[in-house]
Amino acid sequence: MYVTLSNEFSPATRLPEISRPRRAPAAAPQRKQQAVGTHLFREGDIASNIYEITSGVFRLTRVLENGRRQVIAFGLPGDIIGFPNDTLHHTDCEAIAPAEVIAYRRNALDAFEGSQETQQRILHAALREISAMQDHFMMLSHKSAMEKVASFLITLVQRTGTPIGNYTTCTLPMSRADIADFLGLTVETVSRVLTRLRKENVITLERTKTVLIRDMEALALASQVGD
Amino acid sequence: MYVTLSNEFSPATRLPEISRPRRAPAAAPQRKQQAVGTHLFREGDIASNIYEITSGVFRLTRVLENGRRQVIAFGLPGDIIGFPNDTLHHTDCEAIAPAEVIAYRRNALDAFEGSQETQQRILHAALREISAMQDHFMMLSHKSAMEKVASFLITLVQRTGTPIGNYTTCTLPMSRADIADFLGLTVETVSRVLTRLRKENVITLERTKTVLIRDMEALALASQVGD
DNA sequence: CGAGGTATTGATATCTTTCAATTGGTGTGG
DNA sequence: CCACACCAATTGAAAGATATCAATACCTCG
Repeated sequence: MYVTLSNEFSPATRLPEISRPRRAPAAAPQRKQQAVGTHLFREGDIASNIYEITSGVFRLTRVLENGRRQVIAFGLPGDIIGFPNDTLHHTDCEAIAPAEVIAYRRNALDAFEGSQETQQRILHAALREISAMQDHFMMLSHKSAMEKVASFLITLVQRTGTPIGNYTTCTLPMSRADIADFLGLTVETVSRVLTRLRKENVITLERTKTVLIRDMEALALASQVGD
Repeated sequence: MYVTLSNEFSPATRLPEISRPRRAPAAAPQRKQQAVGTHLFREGDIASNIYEITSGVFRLTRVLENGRRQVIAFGLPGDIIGFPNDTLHHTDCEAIAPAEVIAYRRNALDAFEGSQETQQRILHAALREISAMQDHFMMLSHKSAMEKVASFLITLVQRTGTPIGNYTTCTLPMSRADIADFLGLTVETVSRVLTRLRKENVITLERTKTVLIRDMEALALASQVGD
């Protein structure tokens, strides 16, 4: 799924290129613009749609009993989001960069509704999602702060980075708090790790939201679990 | 999914009772016994089947580059395991208690093969799995060692426990190392937490593999994320 | 009964969090 | 256009939690 931070494994929940619709599905999917700060759906909403992100970035969150928030994932172009648990969405989903999605009717999931093809697409996206999340598990449980942040940067750069000369640059549309919540760290720790990477000339930070990878090799090394 | 350790949310990937097969699917599913210590499948195997566990316990693991092992999940009766990423299995799967499964042909997933009904069942199991894994995320990232172990015990007891008088008992078919790997802790920490729970008269341990819950309320309390 | 793996317990080290202060960036109104 | 205010990010010092290293106790199986 989305930003899963496992360079070593499968490349997140993206639709297989091959299975692009070759004919229009029964109920035509709907395009939808989504402004920054607005919710595509909220936890508990009736899941009437499933969405494929065509551009922008979404943040999927959940709120714990005690009010603390967990960032479940970041949705990037190509991802499918909004898998319902039953009939309800189980996360909040907010655009953190101007986004566009394609909405598929939820009951495309139900037998005899929606094309077999759409159903296939979604099923396979779900299976990829599961695989990706399993990768993320390993991340969360067995990696140090440095390894987590480095992995996060790598994944983000791989999926949204743009090359500049020999280097690659990439925007961090999310706040430090978002990153921290996603990785299971605190803001301070994330900040400290970024500072360290900066001081070691692995990355450069411009205006806190833009990162330039100066030494991808070192970053990759830092993301590896050191025994 | 399997043992997801989120009492506060959805109850893991089990098939919805309602959607039990009402008629035999095209290709009849196969029953299969699985002895302790034997593998149902291994990472990298071609995923020819998907399995529904009818009894026993499985351990799903993955191996990291450095040789360390991550326990992705424990499969309990009612769970569906073996979701393929593409055509390959992405975890090892070993029985840790004498088990029995129903095997469904993998290509039941592909359009026009297998009954629509089986496909539905699997799709919905996959969706539940995703939801359950998201719960597990929160576990791994925002809970302390005590909270993790307590949550783990609760889930296990809820799914496999047997009442004895006012108390409930339950077997831990997995080793401390398995539990530690699953929760992202070390064996020592798991052991220390169990000892503490024992000293506080919340649980009793008999022969290290059997746990008796003496104070479920206290255990539930210990599993809650304390601000 | 003995051997070998598994679990527990203890002491110490390491990492991350927490608390607190400072700096930096952004937007608004004078 | 600058100044202020507010929120986000960084930095520092100390506390807390878990990991690591090491030793001992406990099962289980030949």
